[in-house]
Amino acid sequence: MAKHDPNLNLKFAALSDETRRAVVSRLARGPASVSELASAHAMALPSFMGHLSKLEAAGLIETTKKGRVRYCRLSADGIAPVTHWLAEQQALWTSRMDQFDAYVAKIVKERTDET
Amino acid sequence: MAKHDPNLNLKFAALSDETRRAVVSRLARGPASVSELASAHAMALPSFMGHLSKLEAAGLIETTKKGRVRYCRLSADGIAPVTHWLAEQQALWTSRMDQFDAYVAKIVKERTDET
DNA sequence: TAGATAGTTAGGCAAATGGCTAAGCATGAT
DNA sequence: ATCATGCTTAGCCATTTGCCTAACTATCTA
Repeated sequence: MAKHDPNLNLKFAALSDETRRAVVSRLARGPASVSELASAHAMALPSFMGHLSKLEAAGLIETTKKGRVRYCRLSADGIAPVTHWLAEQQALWTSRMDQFDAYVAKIVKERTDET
Repeated sequence: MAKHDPNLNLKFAALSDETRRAVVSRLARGPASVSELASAHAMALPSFMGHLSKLEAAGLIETTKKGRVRYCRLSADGIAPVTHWLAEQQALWTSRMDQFDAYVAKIVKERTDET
């Protein structure tokens, strides 16, 4: 993955709203139709549809139309780049703490050998 | 953690920009001064400072002033709520896949017993 | 065919965002 | 005291965001 993946912008931005995160959580439990998803949110349908559009543009969900009903489901691996990026930072951070721990252990040993 | 944590909005929003993610990655390797951080980004200093403000408001970094230099470092556990929320969704999704796997295994067994 | 349901499109509004320049303040160096 | 460095504040601009209502289209039901 490129160091600066513009899609990461979209994914984090898509998740920066509690309504959209609620949709992701709901879909983590299984697919649902737009009406079903919308019924849990007190907002106008076009506004809610706007949220779904952002999630889809970010690659986090997929939608399909069957007759007059649009079904939504999480995209397989849609969230993976987000999780990967966070794991990278965690690894960098942990590596630093490991170095710090090693440094402290070294200092302690030096003090112990002095006595 | 509340189901809808407004701070999660701020954290995801703070990470929805590649400049701010670059800052987080840099700080994962150790603290740095504002000038040091800014030197890696082609933008006016006040604009860059705006990014640091958003990261700080989101609780992802902490800054301290020593003389005329402002130092930045990652907040311990600042990113934890983001990681936790993602882990929750992963668990929900995985739980669904487990149910699906169990269902498939049951179907396969039924077909096998028929022969 | 008419009515109901599910979603889509268009336009609007206030607030937020991400950048800029200019000017200024605080601190350190000479 | 003056100059340099590091940051801070203020105001501006274009774009995006998150919501709204109104009107419309597509599909299903009776």
